[in-house]
Amino acid sequence: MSNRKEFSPKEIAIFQAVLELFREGADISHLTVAEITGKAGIGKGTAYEYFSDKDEMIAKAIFYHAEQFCLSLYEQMLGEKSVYDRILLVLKRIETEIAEANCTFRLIQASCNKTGLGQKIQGMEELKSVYGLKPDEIFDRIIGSDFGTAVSLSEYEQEYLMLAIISKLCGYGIYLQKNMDLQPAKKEAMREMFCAGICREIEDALV
Amino acid sequence: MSNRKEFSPKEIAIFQAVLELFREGADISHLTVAEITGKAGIGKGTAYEYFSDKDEMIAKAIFYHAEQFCLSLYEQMLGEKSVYDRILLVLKRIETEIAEANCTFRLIQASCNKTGLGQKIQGMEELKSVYGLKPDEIFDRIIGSDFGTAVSLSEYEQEYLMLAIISKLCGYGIYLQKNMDLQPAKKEAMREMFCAGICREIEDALV
Amino acid sequence: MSNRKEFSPKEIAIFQAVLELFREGADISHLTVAEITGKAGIGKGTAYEYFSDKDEMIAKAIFYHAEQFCLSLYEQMLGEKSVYDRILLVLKRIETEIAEANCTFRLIQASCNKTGLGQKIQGMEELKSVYGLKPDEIFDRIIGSDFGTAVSLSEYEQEYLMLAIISKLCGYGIYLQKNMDLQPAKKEAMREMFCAGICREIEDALV
Amino acid sequence: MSNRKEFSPKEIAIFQAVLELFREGADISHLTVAEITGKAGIGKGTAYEYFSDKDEMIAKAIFYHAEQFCLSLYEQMLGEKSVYDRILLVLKRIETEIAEANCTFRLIQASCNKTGLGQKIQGMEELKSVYGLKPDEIFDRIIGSDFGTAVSLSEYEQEYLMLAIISKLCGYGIYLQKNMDLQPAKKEAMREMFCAGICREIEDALV
DNA sequence: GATGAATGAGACTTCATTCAT
DNA sequence: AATGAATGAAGTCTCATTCAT
Repeated sequence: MSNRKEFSPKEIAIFQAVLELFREGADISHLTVAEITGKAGIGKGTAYEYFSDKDEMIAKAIFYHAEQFCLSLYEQMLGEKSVYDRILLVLKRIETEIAEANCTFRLIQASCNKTGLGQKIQGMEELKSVYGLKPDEIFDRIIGSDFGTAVSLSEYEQEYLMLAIISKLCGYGIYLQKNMDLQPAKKEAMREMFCAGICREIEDALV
Repeated sequence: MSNRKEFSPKEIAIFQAVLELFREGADISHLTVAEITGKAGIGKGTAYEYFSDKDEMIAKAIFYHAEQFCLSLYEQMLGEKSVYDRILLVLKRIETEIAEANCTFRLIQASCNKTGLGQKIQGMEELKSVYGLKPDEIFDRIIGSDFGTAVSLSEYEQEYLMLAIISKLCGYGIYLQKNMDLQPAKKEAMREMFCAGICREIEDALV
Repeated sequence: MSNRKEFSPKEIAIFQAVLELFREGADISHLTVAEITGKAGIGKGTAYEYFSDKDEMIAKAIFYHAEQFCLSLYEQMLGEKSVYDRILLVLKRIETEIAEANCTFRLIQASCNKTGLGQKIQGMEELKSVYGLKPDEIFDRIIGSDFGTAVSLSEYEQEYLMLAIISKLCGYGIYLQKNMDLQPAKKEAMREMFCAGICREIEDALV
Repeated sequence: MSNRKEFSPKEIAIFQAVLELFREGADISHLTVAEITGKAGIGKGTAYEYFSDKDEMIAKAIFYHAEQFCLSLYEQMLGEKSVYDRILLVLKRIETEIAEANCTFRLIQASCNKTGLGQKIQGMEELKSVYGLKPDEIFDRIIGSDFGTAVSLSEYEQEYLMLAIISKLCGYGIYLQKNMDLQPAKKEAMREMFCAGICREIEDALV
């Protein structure tokens, strides 16, 4: 984490502008440079001093946000003891994340394309390591630290478990996405069922 | 299913052109009318005789393909007796689907946007019913017919079960998407783990 | 009038369609062939059997209407004795004309352009003679028959008188055009002032 | 007149390009953005930095020219003492105006349409006031200042007088328009007859 | 003779990117 | 270093006209 890249104020202004536009409901493939720099309060030309491309602005903004999200999630998680509570926390954070900028979801979306942006994101492996921690390492640390080494899972089994957990997390995310105006009671019920489901997933794997 | 909408040859040419472009890796928000009509072998203006705008071309093409996918999946499924084999079939079909146009995934993506296209798709409820069967009805028929009425699940439990299954299916899809050049052996192992996982999901729900 | 061109039913259908569209408020430079033939109830291709051009359809339609207008005005005028009453009649007919299709005004407008349509109209001198009577001959016959030969006006004076009268008629037309929702009382007052003005014009010329 | 809107060089380049195209005989509803910006010597996109759409370019160009025309006419008029001489001046200016871009006439034409452009012009009341003087105020100042208050005309009579004068001015304009290659002698004769006619109009009203 | 499906030239407009200041 | 005016390629959509049926 020591080799973490520091961003200049202008870069961060761009990142926050992109996020703010997401929060306002902008669609990722319709963001314009003018909107971004306008919101960031800097000149259009200036942005090109720091980024080679519009796609780079967006891609880095998404990563920046994802990193912030993960780091703060990790810290928060230290307060939770049981796996159940940790997962519940993750689900709650997903809720606010979805309700706000929904950046993670956009990241998944965008990274599945062969668009300029998609390629940019996929080609950002360097970036990930620049962050000091790859997202899945963070994830591993959070969820996996309890059992990762405790039980001997084959490589395949480990990979499957990770996928199964991520699937459920994403499933909950998509569900929220599609049901923005969910009643609190129902949301809570669903959250608990998903949480229990993920725990069962882990238990099944460890037996 | 008798009131199924018939499409004219030009419409189908457009649908297939869109699909073909997807297969070639085009991104949904970067398709151009010129590309589509060029690939379809018709004039640009002709497309506008059949569709009101570009978004409609793409949205209907995706639905058309999804319908074809579901119908053929349903037919194929009749040959499989056990739930396990049915799910295995679905997973295999997802594999070819992903390897080809990956239309279903794009549908999910696009429908989560606030883009013109996203709204177009979301406003297509009528279309779904025109197809005789809504996608989730098809799904229900395939997976759910065995237990849907047999055991009494609460509304929430039913909904969760559906989401859990879809999550795993999507999870497998995304995994494939991200690992296009997977070795057959590993793919098969993963497929079986996902299949077992889904079955366990069902069993857990029914206990 | 014996060499008057007869139009086929299809041609007349086109003429009436154009007029109907004008009545509905269509703008001359935004009429489409599809609209015209649709309203006329004939095929798009059929129209091109009778007219070489869209512009020809519109130009001939306007002339056709103008001719009808003038002929019927001429007939109606036979019932009026005094010059004053005749001019009053013309003004009243202008009122309904403006309220309806406003064809004459469009004719003036269009013929002042160098558009395809404008040139078409300007190049239609042959057409005018086909009609048996040029518009200004009709006009002459209506207004001028009383004094045209009675008093000796120089060529210039005759031309000026004609222009002065037409100017006032057009002036009244434009006034109505710009004040579509005029109160009847005011309209009547204006009509009478214009009528008196035109009569004074004639008197002045004859003194 | 001190709060007069200043236009940037690019805006003026557009205005002059539109005018130049009019001079070359272009039709108002067939001007293209490419033509305008080409003639103006600027990029197509640049025009959209200053105007929201094509109609605005044309509408403002016409107003700009009309304003220039009126202001310079007003100044010139200060040198003429009698009403007769003033009107003669107006007629002469109309001659050059017609011979050149014929902008005023196009303004009248365009503003009578229900086209986008027509509505744009009709919705430009604010613009007119920005100019410091509305066209009819200028007109009033020029022609009317002599008698406007001197004699008591009813509202209707005032309105009619204004219309009668404008009709004759327009009548002269249309006459010139239709007879572009008039011999100087005849033009002069006509001009004087029109001038006398307008003066008579005024005298008649004041009796 | 009648038709209307098919066409493609061409219109408007957007917006990522550059570069002179 | 910062800017934003200028640009033009590229995209969507319209519509007059043709031609096979």
